[in-house]
Amino acid sequence: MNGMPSGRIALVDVNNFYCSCERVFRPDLEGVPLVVLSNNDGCVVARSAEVKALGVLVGTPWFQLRDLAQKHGILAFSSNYTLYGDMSSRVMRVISQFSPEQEIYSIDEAFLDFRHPPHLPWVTTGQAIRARVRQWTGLSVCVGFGSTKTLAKLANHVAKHNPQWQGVCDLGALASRDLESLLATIEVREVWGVGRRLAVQLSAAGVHSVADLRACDPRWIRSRFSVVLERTLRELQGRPCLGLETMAPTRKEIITSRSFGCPIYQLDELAEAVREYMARAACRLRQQGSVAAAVGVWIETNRFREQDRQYSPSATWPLVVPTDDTRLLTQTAQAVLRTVFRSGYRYVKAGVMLLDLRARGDLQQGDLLGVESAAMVARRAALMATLDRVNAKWGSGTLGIGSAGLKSDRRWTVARGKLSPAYTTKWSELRRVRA
DNA sequence: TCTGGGGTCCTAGGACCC
DNA sequence: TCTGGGGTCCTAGGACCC
Repeated sequence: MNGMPSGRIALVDVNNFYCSCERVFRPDLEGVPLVVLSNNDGCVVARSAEVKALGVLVGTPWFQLRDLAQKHGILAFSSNYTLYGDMSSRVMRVISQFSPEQEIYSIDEAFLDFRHPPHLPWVTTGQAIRARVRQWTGLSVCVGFGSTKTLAKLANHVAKHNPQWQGVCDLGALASRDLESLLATIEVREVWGVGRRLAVQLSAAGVHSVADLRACDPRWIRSRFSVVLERTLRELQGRPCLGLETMAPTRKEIITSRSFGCPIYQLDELAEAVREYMARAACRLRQQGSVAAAVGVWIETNRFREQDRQYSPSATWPLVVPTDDTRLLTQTAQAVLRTVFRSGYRYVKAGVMLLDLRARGDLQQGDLLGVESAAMVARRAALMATLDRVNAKWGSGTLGIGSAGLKSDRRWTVARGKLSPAYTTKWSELRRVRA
């Protein structure tokens, strides 16, 4: 053993999550090369193993893959976030049965904390997690064990890329010599927290493998790079620096942005998009019980079109009284939009930001000034609650502010031409087993 | 023709204050 | 001619994550 403590952190991660979700309900697609595309069917955001083997990178524009797709029969799906979100919560529920201490880290990953050693080897626990998730959701996961989150991530990487581990790796079970030689085979870029830029800089300093990094002096890393990388290094060395965050954190900012289905030239259409995005952002703001003290808006032209005049302004305005009222937030956003809009440009994207968020109950300056009576506050809250209930039940956008989306044909909304059914969340779209 | 969306944290530098 | 020192707050930008 290499001196790691006997407790473990596990990182459970679904293999090819989006593609696998599509396959669960389309078993005929097993073995067929698949990709899932971003909004507007723009870029590849997920690839099946077959497509990874063809060397297709995440972020590749779909239109650049047409020939390759034709040649290899690659099938593309639009992002079906309703389906992925529902499958995600199923997976999270299943794995939470193995440890009460769970941090849901992303849509397809969670850390589990195992404080006490099990009576079985950790890999046995890992195999049990794999088997149950597979049986109950149809998805396959890999499990990595380590004494820190960074090591658990690394163990998961090892399990994922080396079939001999059968989907589960416990770095803590390795003799230190074996661990050392394993880490020497992994590029430093694979470490959680080492991105492309840092990898280049580390490489220039002679640090190429994970073993190289692990052998560095934390003080040198701190002075040469940053305290962030120092923490990563210490975690690699088995000293925990990152705690498990079992509660979903309240967001410090909320952003909603979308590329348009087609270019927009007019202010009123941009305003329509901004209203719709703000409706979504404000709903998420209320969900986490916050109010915003500032509103930001930006619009963008297509930076890839060199023949176009480029203009991508943004602006942020403070609010005198922080609020979660869609009406006030929307009014502000529209006013901000008017200050940055210039005609004569080909806009392809817009976004809104809610900034300087704080808890709804906190004492606010406006309260001191007595701007709103208690009755007004209550009425406002009731109205917003109704808005959220209606939109939750009948679909977001059912009830909106002012003329949100009613004026035009909304031709700018995202294109999702390759969308699969909402298999798990809509009665009318359930998979039919027999005709 | 067609190129995603949503976050976090840290650092450096300027403004400002005493 | 010579032009301090230290602290805080804010913002922009860079890096990272999925």
